Amino acid sequence: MQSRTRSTRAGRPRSATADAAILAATRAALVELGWSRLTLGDVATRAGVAKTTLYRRWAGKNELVVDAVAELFDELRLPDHGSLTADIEGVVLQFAAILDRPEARSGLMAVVAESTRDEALRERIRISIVDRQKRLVLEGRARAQSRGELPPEPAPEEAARTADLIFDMVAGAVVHRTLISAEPADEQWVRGFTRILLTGLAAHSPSGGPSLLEELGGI
Amino acid sequence: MQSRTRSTRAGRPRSATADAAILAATRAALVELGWSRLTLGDVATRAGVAKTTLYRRWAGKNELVVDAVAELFDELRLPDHGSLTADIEGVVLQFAAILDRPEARSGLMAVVAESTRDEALRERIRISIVDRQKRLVLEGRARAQSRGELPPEPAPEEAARTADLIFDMVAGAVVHRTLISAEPADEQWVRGFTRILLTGLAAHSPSGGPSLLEELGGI
DNA sequence: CGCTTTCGATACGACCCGTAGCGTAATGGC
DNA sequence: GCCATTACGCTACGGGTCGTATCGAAAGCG
Repeated sequence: MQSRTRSTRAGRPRSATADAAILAATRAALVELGWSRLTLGDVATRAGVAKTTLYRRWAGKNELVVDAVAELFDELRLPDHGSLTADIEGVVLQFAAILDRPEARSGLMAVVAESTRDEALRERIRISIVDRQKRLVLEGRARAQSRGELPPEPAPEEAARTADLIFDMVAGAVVHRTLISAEPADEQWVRGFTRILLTGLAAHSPSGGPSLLEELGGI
Repeated sequence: MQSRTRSTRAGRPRSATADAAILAATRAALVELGWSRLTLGDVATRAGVAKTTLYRRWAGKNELVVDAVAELFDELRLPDHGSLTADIEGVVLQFAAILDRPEARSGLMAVVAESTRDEALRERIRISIVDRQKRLVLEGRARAQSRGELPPEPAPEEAARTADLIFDMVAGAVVHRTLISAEPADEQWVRGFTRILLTGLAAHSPSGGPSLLEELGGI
């Protein structure tokens, strides 16, 4: 058995500062060079470590960049601004701020592209990046339900589906806006997005007039 | 002046079939190898063309893959199913079907990642891929307005902003669902998405009960 | 038949990859 | 303090891809 705690086995321990230096160097290289021109040899030089050290800890470029980018999402928090609308706007603006950084822009999409042909990499992305964001949706909904802003969950299975759906709508819209449309997700955009997400497209009338919502009741 | 039509200048014309063969070979290589392992030398061999020919027509891997992937979106059409709900569901399912193909999955995200550091590439993607999709939003809204399902446009500037917003919400949600969440955008998902997009999150009550929408009137 | 441009083929230096080997440094067990 | 064990820095290496240059042959135009 591995009764003796595995982390304290014999031998020289791995340098904790090296990990941080490598990940920081990876982000710096992403900013200057982008994904395709980034080389592991260059990252090792920037971090002040040998190339072999890098290969001992990460299987390759993909895994390294995932970990380097994942740290950017650590600061993501769900604020409590008193209303569902304000909470959504707050977290979306935080997410947009992260995606505004060049190391996130080029790194995130690149590893997602690679993950389409690599199941293990997809898992890694899901655990270290996606799931952290998804938890915010669950927290936000629970908070809104306790405020009475959202109806209580009908069935547990249906609730899970809806949470996934909302997550894809929120994160997808921000990612698409900033990376594909390549325009800023500023406050004006976020307000419009939150409005449509909450009240729907059919009800969207800036002058506040009555909508034609009733025609869409039964689908 | 270049009065004589530029396409018929003297000399041997470029093989039209070579273009098609190269783009098809690029898609085949994307399916088998993905983005990172795809090499231009391999594409040239598959297409039965010299490597130099490939470099004469495309500046590099990025531009080649953009053109190869763009052809996949040519089949995208806005169906007329009689209602806004059905039209959205139809076009979203088409979009999801394209993103289900492996050559689109790995190719599209990869060029988007590269485009974050290349303004010219971003323009190329916008013209040959994004704008074609965005036109469907404008068509769909105009059709829905003529049916009376959506209120008429308030101001031209506001209308353009809303169209861009809806586009990012629709395309972003599908892309995020299929590529990042890595789950299929099937009919059930599309129905739920369209429902929330049209009627809003606050009104989303499967049993049809009244929503708490009125609390969200003024933001 | 000339002129022009493209095509196929080959060759080339440059760069990066991922790994192996080796001597050294740092820790835990005894 | 000594030893086994593991991590580290450094160097070197074969293999692969890149992007370009060069050259003769091929295909249209007038």
